[in-house]
Amino acid sequence: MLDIQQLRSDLDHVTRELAKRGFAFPADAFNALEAERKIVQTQTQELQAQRNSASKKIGQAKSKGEDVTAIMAEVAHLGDALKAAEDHLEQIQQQLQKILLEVPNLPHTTVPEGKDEIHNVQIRRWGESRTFDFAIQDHVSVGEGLALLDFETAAKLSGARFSLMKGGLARLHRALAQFMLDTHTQEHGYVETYVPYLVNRDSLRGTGQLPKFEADLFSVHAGSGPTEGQEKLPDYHLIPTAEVPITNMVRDTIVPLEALPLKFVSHTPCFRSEAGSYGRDTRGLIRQHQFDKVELVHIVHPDQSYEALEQLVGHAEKILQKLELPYRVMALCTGDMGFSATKTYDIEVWLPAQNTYREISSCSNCEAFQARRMQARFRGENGKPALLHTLNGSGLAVGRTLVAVLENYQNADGSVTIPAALKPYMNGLDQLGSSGGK
RNA sequence: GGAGAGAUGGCCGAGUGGUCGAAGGCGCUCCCCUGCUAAGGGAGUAUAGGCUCAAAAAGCUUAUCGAGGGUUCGAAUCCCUCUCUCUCCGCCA
Repeated sequence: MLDIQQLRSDLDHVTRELAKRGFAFPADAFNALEAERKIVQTQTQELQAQRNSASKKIGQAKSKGEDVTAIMAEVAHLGDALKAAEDHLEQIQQQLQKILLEVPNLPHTTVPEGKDEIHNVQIRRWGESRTFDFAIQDHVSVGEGLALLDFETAAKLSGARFSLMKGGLARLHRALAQFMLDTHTQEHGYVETYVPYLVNRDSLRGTGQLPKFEADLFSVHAGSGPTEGQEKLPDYHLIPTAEVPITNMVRDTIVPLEALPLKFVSHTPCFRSEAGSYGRDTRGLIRQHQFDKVELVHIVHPDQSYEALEQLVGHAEKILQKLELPYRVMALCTGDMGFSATKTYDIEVWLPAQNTYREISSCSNCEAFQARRMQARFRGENGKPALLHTLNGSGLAVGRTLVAVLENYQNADGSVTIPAALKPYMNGLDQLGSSGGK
């Protein structure tokens, strides 16, 4: 959520900045509502002040045993007018709030301007893509060839966009997550967290998924759910990313200055309905309703958030370096960034079968956008509470990392070499072969 | 699932219709006193808004005692709904 003060004082600038990311701010509607709000709020508060002082007088008079019917009469007519004014004000505030909650964050000045991903800018590249002297297979063929990846059965169990892994592949998937968690906790100073996978609406509003992106979420009703014909909001939503529960840990809290920065890591499944992505990446593990991710979150002092963003990206990159997987880091352009971000780096891993780089991590600074929604604050140097800055990034998407390993480490005979960094997590196993790596 | 108790400021805790944004204590800040890391005295110490103002300062004002609604001229206090916490019973990985 943007700062309403900034919208009031600097609307042209804000509108221009939002246009860069393809968002048309309803400036006229906003201005009209603001003008009305000002009048109605002043009027409401005036009536409240009258009522308060009259009531006070009644109290004083009564305690002295005086007759109060005169003052009572004076205040009698206030009731209806006050009620009407309060309702009107409430209605205006709600409309303003509705607008505000659906406005995306402003892009940082260093973000390249552009409409879509073709305008993203490569920041750096790491590693050399391996040359293959045989016809390479994509990860689906590799996994199915080893009889360790089974989309057909997954479809029977659940439907499209679900997967089933077995044997050494399931183990490798687990190994990746463990390896990432260990690296981030032991080398990068993150606190490991285990979090709820079902969250309430307040949390989703806090990080920006609600109210705008409900269609992307899976919702859950407790027990038998709403009865016939009855509208009832879902009790919970499945988390689309661990960013939601982790970041919301500081919702409605004031973090002591000396506790900053907070750095959390969590390995969770993520659930996305992928509404609006029909036909995209239908083959394989790339786009699933359920996938695992190791998520990194920083909660920091506002002065330090851009420094933290660079660190965060570096921590995610470190995983790919250790796995010896080639990647590049992209600065997303204004039009390609997510709702809550001021600045985002995507890390894209090399997928030889697609002959391209694919997103495997997305690291964003949200500045105070989420903190404002969450009322997540710290007590500043002057003793006053101020909004924190929040950042999040994947470190990494486990399923997609598995894809990268399968494709980059495949061999001519259909086996897959285990990256050296993962061997300790694979009981010393060298490769996934026809034995299935049991 | 059943029965009961509770939710007040940074913390503890009083307050059951009227100068209550809230006693008292602790903590913290400043000042005074005190010949030494003690004791004492005094003052201050919530948050988010709105309006006036070029702005700052300042002033005026509103809201907030778990959340939302209601009763009332007036609600921390009374009524209703919800959430959460605790205790006991049941069930359970």
